[in-house]
Amino acid sequence: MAVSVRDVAAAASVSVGTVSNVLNRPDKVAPATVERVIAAIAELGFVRNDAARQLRAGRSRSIGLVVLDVRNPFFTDVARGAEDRAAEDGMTILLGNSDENADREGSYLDLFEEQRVHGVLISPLADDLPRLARLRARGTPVVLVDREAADRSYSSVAVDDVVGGELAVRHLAETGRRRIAFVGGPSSIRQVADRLEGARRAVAATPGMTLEVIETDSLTVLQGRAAGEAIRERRPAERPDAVFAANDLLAMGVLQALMMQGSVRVPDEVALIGYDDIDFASAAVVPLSSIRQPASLIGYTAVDLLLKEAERGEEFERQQVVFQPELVVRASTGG
Amino acid sequence: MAVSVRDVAAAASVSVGTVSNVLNRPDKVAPATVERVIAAIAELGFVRNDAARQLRAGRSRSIGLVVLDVRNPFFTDVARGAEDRAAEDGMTILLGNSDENADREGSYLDLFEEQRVHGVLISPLADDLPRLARLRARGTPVVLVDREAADRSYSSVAVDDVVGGELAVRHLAETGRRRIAFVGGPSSIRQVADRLEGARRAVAATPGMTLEVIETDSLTVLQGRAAGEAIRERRPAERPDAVFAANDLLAMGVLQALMMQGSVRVPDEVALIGYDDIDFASAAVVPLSSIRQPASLIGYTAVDLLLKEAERGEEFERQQVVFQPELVVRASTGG
DNA sequence: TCGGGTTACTGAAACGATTCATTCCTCAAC
DNA sequence: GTTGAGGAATGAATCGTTTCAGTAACCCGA
Repeated sequence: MAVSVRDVAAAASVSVGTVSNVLNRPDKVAPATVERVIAAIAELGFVRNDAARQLRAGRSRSIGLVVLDVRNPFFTDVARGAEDRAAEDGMTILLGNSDENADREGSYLDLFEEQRVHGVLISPLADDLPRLARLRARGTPVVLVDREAADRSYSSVAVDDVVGGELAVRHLAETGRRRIAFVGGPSSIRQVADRLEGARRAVAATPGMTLEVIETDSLTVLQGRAAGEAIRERRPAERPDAVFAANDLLAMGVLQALMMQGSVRVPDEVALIGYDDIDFASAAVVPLSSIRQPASLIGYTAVDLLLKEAERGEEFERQQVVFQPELVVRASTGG
Repeated sequence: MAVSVRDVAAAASVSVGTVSNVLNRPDKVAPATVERVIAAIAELGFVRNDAARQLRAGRSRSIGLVVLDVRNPFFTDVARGAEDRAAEDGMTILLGNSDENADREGSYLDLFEEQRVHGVLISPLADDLPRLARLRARGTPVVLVDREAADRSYSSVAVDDVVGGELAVRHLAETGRRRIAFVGGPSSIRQVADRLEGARRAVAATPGMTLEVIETDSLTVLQGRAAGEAIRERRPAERPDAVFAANDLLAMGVLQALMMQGSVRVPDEVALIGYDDIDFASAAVVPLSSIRQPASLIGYTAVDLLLKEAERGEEFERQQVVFQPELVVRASTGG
């Protein structure tokens, strides 16, 4: 049933070593022999068994990537960038979705460890991660994605979320808004905390500006809708005059809730700005202002660092790459 | 460096066979021994090497899934359903994105074949797929996703796209529209062809109704925008009075283009309906009418069939599951 | 005391590709 | 004719887990 190198070797009247050489170093084999082996492979329908290769090699040719939410286009863009870079070196991306859940995150890391992946890219939930340390101890490079490494012990590729938060709220200030609501959570997610911190700084820099925090359980459209409904239910005088949502998914939800029955006009009564600038943002009921991040470049760069670290090992100087976010103004803030 | 069962066995003063039994059939081992082995595992930080397991087992515990577009929320929902069902049996989903490109599709299938995956779930581009046949010949079950198997040789889980297309256009007819434009392509994608076929039937059933086809290169927001711009550029009298887009991504693009500079009002001048009912549809500039499909159920069911076929082998009667689509009316068709 | 059954554990063989020390040839140079 | 260099091919050993035939120890009833 299963065709192995041995069968191919027999069919081509060569040794298994030669078959392996044809597969991996064809230039070391005489052209006529290469041809004969290739013919045998085609005839028998031989396909390499990756498990056997990996076992011998000691590690796989896959890179594990754990994201917070696959349904967030930002992360699929990151994944795409990662895949592109990985493909350049004949590698594959294994995509895991933690759904902002520590257990799921953990089980993906366990899985990746059993698979002896070439390296791990992770957008981690929390800070302390013994599992990451264990991976590293095993010699598996770990690169943090969309998050700057707290200590310098990991390479990381991130966007400055504090600056992004500041950019968003300063823009709201410049367009005359003063009573800001920040919608986002849980604050244990670093991106959320940083964006809020940036918002706080911008608020502090603007006399008379106030900031209210509406905490959510996760960064989804549904949670955004709930937050938006809470705002809509308030008496007009008690509503904020601008909402800064921790990501575009939340912002879309907020927008849906505010617009429902046309009760609250955006941006007239409440301005709204999101974060990530996903494709759908510009197609929203009211096109959404947002903070743009170079998503696929983040993924690309992360794999790049990972492969360098994998190659050079311990001597590789870990790097913290930080990209700068960019304000995109659209109708939802009166652009 | 690498800790193996042999090291664990030595540390716990048992044989490798016993360690394996502790790992796989703990009830066959005396409790005291189990404890000793577990302690050794913890102390040494042993983690199973999946490649070795797979090699021995002959196949992996992963299921390959190839989708047309990861950025389409419909497919991420399918993937999520698949993942849930796979997890119930301790299996993993490997997600591949063909991007509607035959080469990419092929290289994922090759990859999955080298990995000796447990089975393959695929939303295929075209009809003839020698690679699928080869996988099947190897005994790897293949289940078609979001596509009914032409012959009965594959199991499949699909939604009746002809009915869906009919539903969409009949709804347009009932709301008084007559000059329909179908936006979608390439027609080599079965879903596109079927939805168009359904549209044709509804048109044929309605006196005085006409159908125009605006072919696109792919099913993306960008392509939709291009189609929408083409419509916007026409003299009002030559515009269709309704657009049926082959999926929501296209529809969002069309919508963006029509609304640009407020040139064409939706639904007053042109009604618009999409397909898939992705989360973002309800949050669009004008909330989008659409045809809903049970995405995550599709994924769940597909893995279910796949596992059954993997277990029972040849004697398993292949099944073609077909779900029925559902019309969701929103503002873009005057709902 | 002996056979028969059960339970607990052992350790060699197997999975399939890759590696590398070794052998075999051929040809050129002296 | 001998030597040496280098290209081509060989095949046993290896990676780490699981499986399974077999051993050992023990209990029970006759």
